[in-house]
Amino acid sequence: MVDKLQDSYLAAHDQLYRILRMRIMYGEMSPGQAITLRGVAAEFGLSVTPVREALKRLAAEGALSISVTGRFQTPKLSNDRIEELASLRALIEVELATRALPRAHMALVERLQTINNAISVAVAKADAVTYIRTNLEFHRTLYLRAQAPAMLATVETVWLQMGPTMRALYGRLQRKDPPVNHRLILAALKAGDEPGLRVALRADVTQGLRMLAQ
Amino acid sequence: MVDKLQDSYLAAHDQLYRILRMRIMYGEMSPGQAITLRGVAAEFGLSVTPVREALKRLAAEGALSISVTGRFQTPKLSNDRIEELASLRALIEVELATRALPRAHMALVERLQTINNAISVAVAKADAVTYIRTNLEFHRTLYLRAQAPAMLATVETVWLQMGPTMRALYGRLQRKDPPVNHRLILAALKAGDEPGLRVALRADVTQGLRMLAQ
DNA sequence: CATATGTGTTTGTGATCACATTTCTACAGG
DNA sequence: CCTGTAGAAATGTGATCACAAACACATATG
Repeated sequence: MVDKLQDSYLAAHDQLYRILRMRIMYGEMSPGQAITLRGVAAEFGLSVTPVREALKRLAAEGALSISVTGRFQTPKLSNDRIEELASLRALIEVELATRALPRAHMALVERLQTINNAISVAVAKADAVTYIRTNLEFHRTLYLRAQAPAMLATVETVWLQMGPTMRALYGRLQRKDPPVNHRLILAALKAGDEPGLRVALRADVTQGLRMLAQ
Repeated sequence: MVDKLQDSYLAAHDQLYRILRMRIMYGEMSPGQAITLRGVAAEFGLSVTPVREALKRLAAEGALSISVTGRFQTPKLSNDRIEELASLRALIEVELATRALPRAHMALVERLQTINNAISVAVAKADAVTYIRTNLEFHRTLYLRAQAPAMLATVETVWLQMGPTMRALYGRLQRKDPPVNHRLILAALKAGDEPGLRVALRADVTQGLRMLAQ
């Protein structure tokens, strides 16, 4: 037990929430993994009170599921649920990208290209966690330009719910190529091509989920 | 202090969450209204522990906002935020209605008509809370047919965030007529007219928010 | 009249405890 | 080898307490 929390101005439960949220969203946990109050409390040197708050908050956002007896675990998503979440991503992210397009200047495109290179590196190294994290960073960087915090927050909770499943998925499909759709997105942004942007984004969000329905 | 909670199989914090959630979603609280742990605890005859859980859960869903010093209050939405949430409603609810359309048989349409009559009664009586509740019941009844629980849950959190503002809005616009768009929705459902359904639904969700931008 | 100042009260936070229930683990019987 | 069962361990829940920070309001000061 090491104190992994800084004694900053943030409350302990809040720091803990952020740490666990990243673990889940970026695929550092597998689906169905159990989490206990006293286990987390021991790991971070806390009592159960702030841990309970952090876990309940994550559960409220769908990042954790609670069994009928109150136990916490990362969600195991059904195929139907995955299809639904992918549709939600497509709906909201297409809208976010559309709103970002008029404000997407060259500096933004360059930053996206830099992130995209990092994604390629992660793919080459078969580093699932880094891949998921940088991929989401690509999307978030674009959507921040949309100036639509509520939409961004909503889509982030969708990412959160898919985190553990994304990890499991990545291991199954073993992708070798850097994301082709990201290049299409960048091209559409440069050209100011809204229809092209929407198509490319929808494809990027939906791909990878097909091999699941098998 | 009366014990408003049944000693059922549900945990106290869970019952409390549901009660407060309904209060907020159905416009029984005004925007900016303060809520305290000990206040709610006293009202329901509980200690602060389960109250904290319920309030934090509501805050995680956007039903309450937390000040920098940790105080709870119902959210006061900016015009930009309202526009965003209305767009989210339109995006997701159009999709839900589209998915429900193939499964919408006569029995469902009749139930929707019954609910619609209740809405008219609430409008005639100028009963804001009943109007909001039955109006959302109309939408929820339709969307349940879509068999898309994740999408429904997402749009319900949007409703939740708009609850207090809806109440304030209703008082400002003083509507006299029963919802015309609901009739268009019902007609499109009967005719199996998907484009018409999408247009009517988008109009229903977006109307009322226009008088806000003034 | 406006603006600090001070003080008592209120508020959220985290730790600790008791309790009921669930889950795990041997061990027995078939 | 499988199954059921008794005891032990682990788990979430809610109450209570101490504490520091924030707040409200009356009073003093310019």
